[in-house]
Amino acid sequence: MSPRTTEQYEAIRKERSTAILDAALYVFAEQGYHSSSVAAIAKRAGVSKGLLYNYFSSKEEVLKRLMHDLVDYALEVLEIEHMDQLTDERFEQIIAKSIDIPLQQPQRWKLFMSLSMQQDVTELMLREVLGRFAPYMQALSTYFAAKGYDDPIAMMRVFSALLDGVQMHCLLDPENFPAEKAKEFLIQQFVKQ
Amino acid sequence: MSPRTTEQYEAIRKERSTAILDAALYVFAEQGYHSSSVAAIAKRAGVSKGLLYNYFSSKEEVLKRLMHDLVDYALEVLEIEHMDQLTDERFEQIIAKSIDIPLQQPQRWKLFMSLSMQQDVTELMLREVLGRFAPYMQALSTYFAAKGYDDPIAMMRVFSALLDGVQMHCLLDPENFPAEKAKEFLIQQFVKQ
Amino acid sequence: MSPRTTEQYEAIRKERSTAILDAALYVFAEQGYHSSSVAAIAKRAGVSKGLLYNYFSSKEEVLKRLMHDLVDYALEVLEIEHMDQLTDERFEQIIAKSIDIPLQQPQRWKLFMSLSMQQDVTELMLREVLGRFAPYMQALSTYFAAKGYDDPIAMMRVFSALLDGVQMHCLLDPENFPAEKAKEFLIQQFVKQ
Amino acid sequence: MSPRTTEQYEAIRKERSTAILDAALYVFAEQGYHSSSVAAIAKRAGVSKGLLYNYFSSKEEVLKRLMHDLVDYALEVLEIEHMDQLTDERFEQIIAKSIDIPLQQPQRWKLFMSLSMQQDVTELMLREVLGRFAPYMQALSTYFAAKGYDDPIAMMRVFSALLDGVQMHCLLDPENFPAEKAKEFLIQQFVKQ
DNA sequence: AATGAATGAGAGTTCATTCAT
DNA sequence: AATGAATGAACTCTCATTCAT
Repeated sequence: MSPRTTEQYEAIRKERSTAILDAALYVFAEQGYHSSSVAAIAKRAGVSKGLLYNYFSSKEEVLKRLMHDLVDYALEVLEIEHMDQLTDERFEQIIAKSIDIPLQQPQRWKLFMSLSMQQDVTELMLREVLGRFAPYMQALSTYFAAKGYDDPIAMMRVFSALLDGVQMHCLLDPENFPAEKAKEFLIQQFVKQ
Repeated sequence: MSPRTTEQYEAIRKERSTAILDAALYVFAEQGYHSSSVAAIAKRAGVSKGLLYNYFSSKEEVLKRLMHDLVDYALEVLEIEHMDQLTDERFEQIIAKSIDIPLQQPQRWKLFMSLSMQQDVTELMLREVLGRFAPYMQALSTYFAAKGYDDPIAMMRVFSALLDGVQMHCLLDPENFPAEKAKEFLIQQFVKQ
Repeated sequence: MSPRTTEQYEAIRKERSTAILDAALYVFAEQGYHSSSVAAIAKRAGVSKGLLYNYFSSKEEVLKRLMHDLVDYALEVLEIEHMDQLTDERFEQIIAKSIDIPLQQPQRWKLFMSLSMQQDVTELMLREVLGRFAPYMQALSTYFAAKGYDDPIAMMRVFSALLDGVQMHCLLDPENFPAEKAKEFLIQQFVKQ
Repeated sequence: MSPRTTEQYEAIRKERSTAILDAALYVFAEQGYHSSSVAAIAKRAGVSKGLLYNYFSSKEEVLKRLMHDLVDYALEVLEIEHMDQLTDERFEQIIAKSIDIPLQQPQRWKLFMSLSMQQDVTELMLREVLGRFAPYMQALSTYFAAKGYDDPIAMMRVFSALLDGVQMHCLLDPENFPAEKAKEFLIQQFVKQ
């Protein structure tokens, strides 16, 4: 019935969709979400404005997809499903990865951080993101409890804050920030204590 | 009606200017810089749009003034001029203040942080802000050198990152974040080591 | 697969064409001509947008065909060719049918009425429609002349207006409007006078 | 305080507001609501698109104001407040006015009628309009009851339908439609019966 | 005959900024 | 010093139509 096969159509959609998301990531990261125009995204993706709306129902939807994919990736890399009982070794890995991953895709993470701080955007995604990271937080708390901290939840929050600070500075100045030193410090303080 | 004296005029200017800046801070913090309209700022300040342009040449200028004043305040509170030789006691104070000050003016600092992460805004203010904080960074490096760290500059950067992380989390969730615990941790690790 | 015969092709064309017109009628009646999208019509007809343009050269053409078919139907039901000399009985029938037919296909007639009142659409179809109804108007005039009215053409126009009013109200509120009462009234006034 | 007095500002607003409504009426009546662009309205009103939004929050709001004002006018002219007990004389006046008023402002009424038939627009305004005409309908029912009709409400509805039909035809072809004849007919049938 | 990806013109709307008063 | 009416460019989004397949 179809002049193009379903596979062909799917391939086209996949390709264009990716092109648009890549372009959006670049533009959002460069100018911030609100300052970015759909026209700029479409232009960079090499498609018409109209086509973008064939793939995403709104500018906001593009953002949501971007964030969703990013969280997917982060959770996957952190191997969140194997976190029941964190060994010291696994915990070290988590610290290392938490710092290295953002550096491998700096744009994505810069966007993520910048959006996390923007009042209006925050509420759009925070609930979802936090929800999906909950098991991770839980695992950290359990780990700190096992380590004998008297308030493991507070410790987990402090640790998260410190890690976020390191990630942020890594992203803001990847060339000069002493990422390795920061890793060492965190491992020293929290694993080898 | 008698003509106003120069002093009266200046008093009016000061008052209006402050009203506009306060309003702008509120609106920016609430909706983000780009989503805030000049009309909304003027309305909240109780002045006309036209008058706003009498005091500030553009929306961007309002933002710049806001940031500038904020940095002024921060540097003043940190007593940056008395930082030649940091004692342990002074360093402890700095940590404590760095965490408490943002909490006292959460709007201002939230805005500041959110803007710091926005590529386009960043470049407007980063150079200025960093320049003015340079002596502070310098003092920290000196302190860490005196403490015997082998790479005091790297240490200073790690410390700044950690502190920023704590500040960020304090602002995002002031009610639940264990700010005291975080203070203790930093003091323990960096002062009492 | 054997090649299809000409008959089969024609059957397909007829079927698809009808499906599209039915869908268009539904969508136009639901949302109005201008607010209806070709995509919505195609979707409801179960065909692709592209195919629709294979059958109709434009959205406007779909509308024209719809109207044309409707007028065909109305004239057929009114048996316009047997109107040379209207008897009272035939006239009564005409009144009854004029009210009953719209009620049997309310969507079609609602669309028709709504479009009749829209300046831009009007000019597209009015000329054609009026032309085809001219014999009907003529027959009514003759009937009124035979009845002894001193200005039978004016009477015909008044009568048409009244009948249109009744049709309109029937369509706008089919559940509550006293259609039978209206029929009776018209027959009483114009036939039994 | 103000460089222009409040009166001056109000005069300006009144004038522009009227200009926009007049332009909108013309354009809506000419092309229908949905086919009319805000740009066209603004252009005809001799103002910028932006200014239109300074006076009306949306295109729909312009329409609503137009309709609201029209209903106000109609009710005022029909002197709806003096309808408790309709005399034959008053009833005759109502018929005459119902036909004459639309003819004095044909654009407004054409727009009104055309919109009444448009599914999507209908629901926006019908409730309000019908509500405000309810006392009028009530008064007619009472009148027909007093005249001895056995189903005065049905009679009222038939009468309304007939009157609407006459109004519609008057508006569609004001030059040729025998408005006087129609008036006479209605008066003859309903008043002098 | 049939698909749906792709386009581009134009829709409604917003808003920083200007300016006559 | 102060107003708010006015602008115009840019915004997000829609949709009739085309076309490679």
